[in-house]
Amino acid sequence: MTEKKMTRIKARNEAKILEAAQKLFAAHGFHGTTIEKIAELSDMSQPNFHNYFKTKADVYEAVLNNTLTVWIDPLDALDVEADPEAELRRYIVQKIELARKYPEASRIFANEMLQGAPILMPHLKGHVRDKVQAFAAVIETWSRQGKIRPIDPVHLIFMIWGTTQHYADFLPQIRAVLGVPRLNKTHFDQAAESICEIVINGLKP
Amino acid sequence: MTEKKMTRIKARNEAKILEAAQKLFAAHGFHGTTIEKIAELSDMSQPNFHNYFKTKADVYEAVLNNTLTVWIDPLDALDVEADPEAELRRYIVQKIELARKYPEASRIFANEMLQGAPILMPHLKGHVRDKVQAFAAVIETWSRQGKIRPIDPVHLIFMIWGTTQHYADFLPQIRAVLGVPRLNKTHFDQAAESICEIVINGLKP
DNA sequence: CCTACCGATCGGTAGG
DNA sequence: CCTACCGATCGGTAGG
Repeated sequence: MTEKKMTRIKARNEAKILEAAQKLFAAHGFHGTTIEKIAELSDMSQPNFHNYFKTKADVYEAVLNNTLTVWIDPLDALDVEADPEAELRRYIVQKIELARKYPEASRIFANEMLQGAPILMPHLKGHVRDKVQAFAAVIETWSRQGKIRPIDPVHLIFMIWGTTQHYADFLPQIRAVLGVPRLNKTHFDQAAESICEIVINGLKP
Repeated sequence: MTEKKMTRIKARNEAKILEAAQKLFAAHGFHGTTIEKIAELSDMSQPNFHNYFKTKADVYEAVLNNTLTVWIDPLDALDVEADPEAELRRYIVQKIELARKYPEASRIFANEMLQGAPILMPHLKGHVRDKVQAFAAVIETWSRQGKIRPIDPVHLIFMIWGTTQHYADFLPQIRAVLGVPRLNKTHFDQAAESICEIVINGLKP
């Protein structure tokens, strides 16, 4: 009844919409998702949806921004002072954990890439590029110090990203090939272990 | 006028539709593509489209099948008698070449995966799974012979697929990070070289 | 005069 | 291969 209570309800409903929209956009893409479905999954009428987001594009952009905070931000730069093997292992394990815990975030990101990244392009040229360059600088330092063999650091990060995200984005294929109805933590741990082994061994001087 | 001429026109128009549809499905997905757009890009009226394909789902399925023939079939099994290093290099180079030459096929495949592979699932459980098991058998033989270090062969193939397809499916991100307007053959060759180096080195006993 | 929300329906466009 | 047109459903908004 009070202003505070209404604000609380508003915040709660907005969160429900974002969660529902993330699920639907991840599974069906932007065009395959209807406002009616988002509203339904958020336990509200479709007209009421428009009290929270004016258009479908608005909620998509909001979901995309949410996605970035769970998908890109947790990936700290490598610590140049630390042991390369341990650092790379930490990074790969972290990425596989993200693919396991937040496959929907990964798929929304993948969908946006397949569309040509119309919304995320500025972010890619800015924040993401900076992250890659920080990563590359550490790798190159390790190379100069003779701790790892010389390698193109940018392609190395593409390799780690491509391989780890594969377990979220291509899940149906992985399930079919492994012959399991769903992947459990053990499967992801085995994936991380296999990736770590090849990458870390492959980088040994 | 003759039956043969009509057949020729029909075949040519069908090919034009498939090419146009592949482009549009790759860029916008199934729901983001309209029959009107496909017809327009095929230089024909929208009603005429329906002389060649009854529904949008029909042409999508046809495109998907075309995609498989350029995307999966060229990947021969590894030759167990040959040198592991040379064989793996050949396989990786071949996959990167596919990503470079047929990025649209890769994106259509990726889109289908993101949707949960509703159409391709039987194919994944059959043909694709068989290919992976043939691949895995060769890898395991090499391991037993001490030619490469023991590794989970299925995760190795996911690694190669994930990494190489990344260059087609996440092209906007790769362009942004590299700071180039488009990727030329040299970029793809560098990618292949980096992947080969890490994988082949990572598998050395 | 504000909010949160409903049932009903708007103008346009989709696949067929 | 065209014009004309359908049942339905889309995103977004009206009044109460």
